[in-house]
Amino acid sequence: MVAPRPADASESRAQILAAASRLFAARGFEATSLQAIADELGVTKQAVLHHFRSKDQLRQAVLDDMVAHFREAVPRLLFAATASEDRFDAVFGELFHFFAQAPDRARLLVREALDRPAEVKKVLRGPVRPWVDAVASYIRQGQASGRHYADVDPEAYVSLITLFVVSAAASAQVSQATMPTADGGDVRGRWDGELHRIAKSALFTPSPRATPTPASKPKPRTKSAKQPR
Amino acid sequence: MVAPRPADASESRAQILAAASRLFAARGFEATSLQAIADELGVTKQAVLHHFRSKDQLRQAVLDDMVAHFREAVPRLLFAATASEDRFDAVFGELFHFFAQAPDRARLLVREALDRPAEVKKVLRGPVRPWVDAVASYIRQGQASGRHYADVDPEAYVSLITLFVVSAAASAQVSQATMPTADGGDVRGRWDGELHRIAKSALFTPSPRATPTPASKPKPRTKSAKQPR
DNA sequence: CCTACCGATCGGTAGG
DNA sequence: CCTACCGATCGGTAGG
Repeated sequence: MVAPRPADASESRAQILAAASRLFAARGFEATSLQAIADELGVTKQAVLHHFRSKDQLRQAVLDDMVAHFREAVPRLLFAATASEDRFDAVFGELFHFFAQAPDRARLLVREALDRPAEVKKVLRGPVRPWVDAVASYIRQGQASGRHYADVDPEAYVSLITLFVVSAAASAQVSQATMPTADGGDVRGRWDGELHRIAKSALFTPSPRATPTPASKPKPRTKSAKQPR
Repeated sequence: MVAPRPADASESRAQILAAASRLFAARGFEATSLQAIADELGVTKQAVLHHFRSKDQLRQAVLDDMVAHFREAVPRLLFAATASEDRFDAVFGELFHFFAQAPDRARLLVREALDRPAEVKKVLRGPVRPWVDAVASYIRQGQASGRHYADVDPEAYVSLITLFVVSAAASAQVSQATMPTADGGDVRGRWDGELHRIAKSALFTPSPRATPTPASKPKPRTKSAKQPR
């Protein structure tokens, strides 16, 4: 697991950030020593401290890095809402994909929310509020046209669904253990499919017109969330 | 915050468990020293180690204690399902109440799920699987009578809603920060109400008969979850 | 970036 | 002999 020699300082920084993200997500901040991060990269503890003045500064950089990734992804997430034929499936799929394909992101976010709620609130306000507001305004349009339930609280709905996707990705291994496995079925697929179904059917009115009722529509599987970079 | 002299050994054990639960939930296991737990109670670290052979055994006792509380509560939760006029509101209210009135339980559970997924899976299988199975069978009855959507995956639905309630309780402070507060509204109430609405409207078909459609029914507020011991 | 270290504090155990 | 602890200190390791 030893990485090749870093060519320059920024590459070293990036490697340290990646290793720290992985270890903080898996074990937590307090349980991860600087030595463990250094060992992962085949360097010394002091090499890590050359790039980040303290362990706390490294923690902050890891959180900022994750938020930056989300900020980058927001335009793509919102583009999905405008371009796709089925807006809901596109946006939900992008959001789900963002955390499900990198569960460490979800775990890190949950850990930081528990350890440092004030800090996380501060860094989330920036990129998440615009995301919530944009999707909420789409929902209001849908409410005006009768496609969505009138009593949906748009901001609360988007915030909660985002929390659900993060939580499901972070704790998939444990939470799925509460489901029966004896029938040899695809637990992961049932889990993801039901999450998608809950989010959708809590939003869409079962209109007898164009949109098929959620109950009669086969649920799109996780595969549909995949896409090229 | 110093507790009175413990009268006997079991009382000391209970006080240590309570203090450790609080600190593990708030800061995490690694970030909590035995000294911090002892300080909280006004005793020495060695007094703590007299009652629990090691810090790891204390961790296990704290987790077992929380699971025991849930196991105790399950009959009441299931009784709510059989006795109440509105089964869903009663069961959801009891589940919500169990975690919302003691957010440390939720935080501890999430932390342990991240730190020790295998252990948590093991201790959850006991009391949570019966709970999931029992509620799932109620859902199947509702599906047979057309009250619930036919494409609900009962076990996945119950597992996910339980996860959502735990996650919402554990991270309420942070997650609610993604909602606007400028209008001076009751953010907590909107949040809890929308969580309840999502869970309900993803389950109930908008029947034109007895059950009112989710969209036309005023959402029961959090107050409804409260009840005497 | 490494070798060589520091003040402190960690979980756990000694005898009484 | 038991319980419920105490003051002191063990060998290692933390961040810096």
